[in-house]
Amino acid sequence: MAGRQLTSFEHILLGRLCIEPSSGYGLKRIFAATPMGVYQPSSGALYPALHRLELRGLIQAQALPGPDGDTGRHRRVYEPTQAGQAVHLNWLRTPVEPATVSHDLGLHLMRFAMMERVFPPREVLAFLQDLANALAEFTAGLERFTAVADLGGRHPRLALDHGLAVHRASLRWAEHAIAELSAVPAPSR
Amino acid sequence: MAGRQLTSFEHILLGRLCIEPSSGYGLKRIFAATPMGVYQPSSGALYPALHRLELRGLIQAQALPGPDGDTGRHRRVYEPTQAGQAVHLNWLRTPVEPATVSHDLGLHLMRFAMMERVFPPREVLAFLQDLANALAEFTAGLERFTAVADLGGRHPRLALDHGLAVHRASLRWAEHAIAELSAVPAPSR
DNA sequence: ATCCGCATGTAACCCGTTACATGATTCT
DNA sequence: AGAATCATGTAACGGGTTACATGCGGAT
Repeated sequence: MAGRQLTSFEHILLGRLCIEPSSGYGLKRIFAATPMGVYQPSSGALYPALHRLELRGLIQAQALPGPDGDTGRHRRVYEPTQAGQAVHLNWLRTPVEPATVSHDLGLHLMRFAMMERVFPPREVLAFLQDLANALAEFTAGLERFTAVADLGGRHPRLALDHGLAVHRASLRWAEHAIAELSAVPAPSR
Repeated sequence: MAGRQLTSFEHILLGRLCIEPSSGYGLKRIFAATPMGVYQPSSGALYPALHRLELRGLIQAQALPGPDGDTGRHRRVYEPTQAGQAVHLNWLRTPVEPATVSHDLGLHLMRFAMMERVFPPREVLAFLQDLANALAEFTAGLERFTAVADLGGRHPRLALDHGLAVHRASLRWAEHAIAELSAVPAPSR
């Protein structure tokens, strides 16, 4: 039933549609409004990705029947199917792999942003704790590495220090987020 | 003369060969030894990339003539040509674009690591200052954005805070690196 | 009447991943 | 001898970027 697994990009699109049905162009605008345009999907990436999701039956274009036999041309608003929502929830629940936490950090943040109101605070806090643990493990590994191996001169060493500094910042952020979400559990809507 | 411009990966390979001639497999081992294996190039990426660089005349296989008519099979050690070294130096001198500093941070760090002993301290410090300025601009933009736009709930806000925190850490690192390299200019070899 | 923004799409091109294939050398 | 490692390569596949094409709707 399921072919190869979804791309990160496809997961993000699907997740965004789970938050709010939208057209391809609407998604584009949302990404454009993102601070500083971290990622600006091109039409050649966006529309084929939506078609792939539709082909899998994870999303569907809302029936906006024109008066004629017009098949709803121009302006296709997609919404997730039940299968799509299930896949999305599964994605949100994907465990944090300590081995790839650095590579996947952006994705994890994306998932965290999409967890609001779909997961109870307990589950969100568990996710953040997993993330914090993975980051702690990663930074510990880096520290061990810098203690042993001494590659080249000062510049590589400083570059490593940079990696250490940013991941420590991520770790501190995760701890801060846990504290903040623990203090005032749910805004009760 | 020049086709399309080089990939980041090609630039990194070229830069690594400028530091020390090596075979494809040697490069692979170097990447493997990198802390936590941030990037593990596959054979299908590595060897074609080296061939492309060779085709452009930026690198060449050292003449290791076997006794027979053996064309130096198995174990091709590459070294940069003069043109390759020139391209590499140009790459190192590429200005830091404030608009893309977040996206290119990893690349900038890579370039910084490769600048040691090829640029005088003055030029290295100028690069770090450019980087710091770009990061300051970026974080300022993020702060402005968070002050104005209030997207969704607490999670997106926290995700933005994360971006702010890591880029502030990068900025602090750049300032620290400037201070450290200014204090003891050159190890004099 | 025209130009610009909305909105969707397609094709060429390039590159990376995965997986496999092939020899030579070294280890057991 | 057989296995693991060194070492280089190739083919299928997939997806993203760039660039172009198209049509509608509202603004000047």
